[in-house]
Amino acid sequence: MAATIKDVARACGVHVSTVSRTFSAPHLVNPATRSRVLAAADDLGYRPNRAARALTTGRTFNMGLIVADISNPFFPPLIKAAQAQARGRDYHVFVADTDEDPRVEEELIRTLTKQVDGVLLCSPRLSNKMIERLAEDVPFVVVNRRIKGMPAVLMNVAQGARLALDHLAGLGHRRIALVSGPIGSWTSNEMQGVAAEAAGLDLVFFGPNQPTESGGLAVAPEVAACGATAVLAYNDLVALGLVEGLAAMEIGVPDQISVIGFDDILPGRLNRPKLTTVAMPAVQAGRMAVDLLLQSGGEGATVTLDTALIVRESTGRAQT
Amino acid sequence: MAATIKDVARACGVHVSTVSRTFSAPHLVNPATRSRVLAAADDLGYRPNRAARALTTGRTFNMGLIVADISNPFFPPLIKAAQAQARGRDYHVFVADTDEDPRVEEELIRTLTKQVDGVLLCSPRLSNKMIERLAEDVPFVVVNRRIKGMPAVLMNVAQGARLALDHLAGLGHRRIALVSGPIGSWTSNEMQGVAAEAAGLDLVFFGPNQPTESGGLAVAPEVAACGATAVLAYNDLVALGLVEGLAAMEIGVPDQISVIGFDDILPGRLNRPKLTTVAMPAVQAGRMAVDLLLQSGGEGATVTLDTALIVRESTGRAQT
DNA sequence: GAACCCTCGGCAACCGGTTGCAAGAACCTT
DNA sequence: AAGGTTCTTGCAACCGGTTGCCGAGGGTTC
Repeated sequence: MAATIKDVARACGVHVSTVSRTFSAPHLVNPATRSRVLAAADDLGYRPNRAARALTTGRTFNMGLIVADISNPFFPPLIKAAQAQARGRDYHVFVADTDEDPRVEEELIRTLTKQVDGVLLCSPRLSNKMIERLAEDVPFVVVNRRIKGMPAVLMNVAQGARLALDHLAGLGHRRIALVSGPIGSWTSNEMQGVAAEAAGLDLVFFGPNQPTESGGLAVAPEVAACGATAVLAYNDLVALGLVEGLAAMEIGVPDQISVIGFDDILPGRLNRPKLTTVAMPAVQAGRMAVDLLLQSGGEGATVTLDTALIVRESTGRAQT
Repeated sequence: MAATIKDVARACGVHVSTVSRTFSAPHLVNPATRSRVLAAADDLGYRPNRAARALTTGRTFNMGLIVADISNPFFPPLIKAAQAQARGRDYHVFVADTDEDPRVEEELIRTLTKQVDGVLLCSPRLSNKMIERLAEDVPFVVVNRRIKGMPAVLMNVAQGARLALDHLAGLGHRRIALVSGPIGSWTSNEMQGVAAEAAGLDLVFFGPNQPTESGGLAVAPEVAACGATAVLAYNDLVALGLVEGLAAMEIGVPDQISVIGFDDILPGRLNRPKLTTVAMPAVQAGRMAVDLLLQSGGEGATVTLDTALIVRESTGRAQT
């Protein structure tokens, strides 16, 4: 039904190769011929079939974007930004959700491999070894994880965690709960790394946890019981869950316990109390990941984006 | 680099067509041969190239999913569900965001046409005429809009709006503000349609508005000034914006004004006051849209999903 | 006016599969 | 034992483009 290169060729009496060149190597065809071809193509509504083109060129102009959980509010802005940036470069994006399951992640990458020029892996749950293995078949850019020799977009979680801890220390908090995320999460490790060096603070670790509101809800009792006056949560969802869980136990935030999240997602901004959080540059990360994928000659360039502490209403002076 | 059908054929001494059939028509090949082929394929890590296959079969096993704004919290659950359902059917999903711009939407559909078997259009902003025209080139399933003869997944907005108005009426509200969404939004029209028939109520319309928090924030003053004691908002984001805008004017929700949203998104659930809302079955819609696209022989089956009023904390008795 | 160089467009092979056709083998029938 | 089935497999064309190679034609140069 749709017009092919042959139809165009026939319509203006030239060989298909001339039509092909009109689009992929315009300088090789006579301006007069070219405009005839263009006119015919336009007339027939011809659009080159990208899949067919990919067959010979090896470039699909597609990319994959794999995230652990699309409905985690952290990802949509990143997805949106990546997708927009890709479109600007004439690329289309397959978006897939792994449900936080490494096996799904692997299978997804495998089936995607042939039809994309590269894959953006956001907060992957696969092991480094597996990722390195898969990288032999398709270029990756990893977001939120450091893997040696692999292009990555990192957010400076350590810096953010430090800012958060400093902020809490400045408010007089000494005993602070650290509510981590899922096993294998790079972000979680970074946070713990910073925490381990934090001098003069008394840190209590809780984890692993689901990186969701219910994860926060679930640990709230333990956190309340441990005697901490402040919590640094894996992300805003967990933080919101904590706030809710604490509220259910009649523990006020920030009056009795201060809570800091990570990400700066919309629900945190709208919440009462508005959540103090370490803002992650998700939009920038999405754009950057696309750029890295497309420009990288395969080199493992790593970009680290700054984070920022946004003090809102969920943190206050330590209760004495 | 990656193994092709030829490599497999060579590896086990059969013709490529036999390998091809082993995968696409297993009953046509001798069980003994088949297992040899499968062994060799497995050994070489062979995976059929879907793009190449699509060239002859005409089926790409890809679909497009076009939404107005990925970062609107209404969409991620829908996207996630659609994507999961598609994966279960061995389909991959291109997700694209139009930034609420009809021209982007059109261009996106055009470039996607050749590489997908169908497109899911969520809350499209294009005109009916244009959608019908584009439908000649690629099958559509439209979500949240009724277009004659085209498969659609609708959510029963009218029913939801009625429930919401009844609820408000039951609480003694008489003068109610209706804060609509963008021009051309089917949902908005449905709401207004219901409102128009609402007997005994005094309705004030505001619109069009951005379907976002800032849209709600922006109309808050007008709404406050119009004397309504309750608001029915286009969606939860607008409702949240309204609540915030009203709060800035020291107007309490629900004490002075009741607010109802649409969608039932996460931020609404986490908000204080927790938002009363008409829940939209986004997850179900995502799944259903995929099913409709894949099973439809092109017929315009239409599915209407029920909505439900979820009464939480943002509505209360009318102030007298 | 012959030798030379460019530009332009056709030819055909190829990318990785799929599929209609036909031929050979094995198995039945009668 | 001849003729007919049913299976299984190979052959080759085709899907929609891309691209290296070659030759025709026009323009230059000496």
